[in-house]
Formats: sequence, C-alpha cells, structure tokens
Amino acid sequence: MALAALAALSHPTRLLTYQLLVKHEPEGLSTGQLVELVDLTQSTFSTHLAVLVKAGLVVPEKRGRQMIQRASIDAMRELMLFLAKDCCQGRAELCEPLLAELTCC
Amino acid sequence: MALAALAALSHPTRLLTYQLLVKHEPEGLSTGQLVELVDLTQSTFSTHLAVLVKAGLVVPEKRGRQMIQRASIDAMRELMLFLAKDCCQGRAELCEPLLAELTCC
DNA sequence: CGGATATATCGGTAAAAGGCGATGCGTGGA
DNA sequence: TCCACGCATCGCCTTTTACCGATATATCCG
Repeated sequence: MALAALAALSHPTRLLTYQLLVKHEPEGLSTGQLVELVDLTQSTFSTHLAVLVKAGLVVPEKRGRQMIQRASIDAMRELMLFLAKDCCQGRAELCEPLLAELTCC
Repeated sequence: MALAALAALSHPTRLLTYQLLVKHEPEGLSTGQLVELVDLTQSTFSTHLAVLVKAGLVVPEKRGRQMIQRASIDAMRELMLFLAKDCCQGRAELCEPLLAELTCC
C-alpha cells in the first residue's frame, strides 16, 4: 500500500490536492471546489482524485449530489511509518536525527 | 525536490533499491551488486539508479572502475519533514498521533 | 599496449499515464 | 415528472515511462 501512496503523491496535481484537503481538515472540500482550485478539467481531475482515494489518502463521503473529500491523516501516518522503517531497519542510530527534527512540528 | 523523491520511490525496483542500500549502510553496494539483487538488465537498472541519484536519495561514489552507491538518510529525512508539514500546516493536533507512533522506531 | 571489467548512454518498441470533450447516472428542486 | 446539477466513466489522442540489446567510456591488469 505504501507504494500506491507514494505513486499517488508523486504527481503535482495530486500532491496539491492532498495539501489542500489537509488544510481544510476536518470539514473537507467538495470535488467541485477542488476542481476550481487546481485548474483542470473536471474529468481529468476526477481520475486524479480516484488515484488518491484508491491509495487511501483521501476518503470521499456522499453528501446530497456532491462528494465531500477528506484527507486521511491515518494514511499519511502509515506512509511515514513505512518510510521510517526503511531507514531504521534494525539501526535506530539512523533514525534519531530524523525524529529529533520532526518533533519541532 | 520532494516531488522528485516521491516519484523516485514510487517504482517497485527503485523502492527496493533504496531499501537494500539502507540495509547496507554505511558501506554501500556497487551498482553491479545491486543489479544482481534486483534481477534486471544492467542498462535498465542503470536508468532506475539515475532517477534515485537525481532525486538525491542515493549518492554514488567512484571507486576504481565501479560505483559504490549509498542511501542518503538526509534525503529521507527531508522527505519526511515535507510530508509531516503537509499534515501539520498550522495544526499540531494532526501530527501528534503520527509522532507518537514514530518514536517507537 | 591490449583485453577484460564496470558502468553509462543510445536507439527502438511496448505499455502506461495524462489530458480532453462527450456522455451516462444519480440526486435535488421546480 | 422533468430539468439542472455534480460527479464518474468512456473513447481518443499525445506524452512519458519502462524495458531491452548494442555500443561507448573509463579503469584495471597482464
């Protein structure tokens, strides 16, 4: 699943979309609002959004005839845990400077 | 640069390569050793490796006629900081559970 | 110097991704 | 019931990515 998340975030539009949704936590944004923000065709953006949803980074919720999209912080946490394990594989000394800098935020 | 790192890691071969190099820190592995481990043509793997290097995730070092490749933990730290900022944008409450779980490693 | 080794680069092809307009489908309001 | 709205999906095209074999470059060894 980490690979899917990495692939999903590795496109400018999709990364921007995720950032916008985090900024609007926890209310979320409708698909239409997102389309206006990212300046793309509705159909094109719809497929990008589907990639994020499939990777679990965005969770859609039906509201009337529109879809409210929300960023999954849990999914991001999973991804970062995966990346951290990549670094630490049995060697905490590699990760320590990383965590030290992360606690600032 | 975060986008380049995400794109670089979003391919199975390249993710595996990075994991292998972390596992072999700090000695590194030669390109030839990596080729054998990932089971790809030498030329194909060479281009994959170039993507990782360009993204700053892998640092090559010339040794005689071979290249020793090493994982850049700094680059991974940069990437994780970027992702963490995505989550926290002015709202530390989003990141707290993330950091709590990260400290285990 | 000449051959062997390690890696990078080139040329070509097949597959995947990204983009668009048009269309389909469900929902809410008149 | 009918129309407008919001979103997903389809078909098509263009661009990018991935893969390979062949070749170029640099280094070491005899």
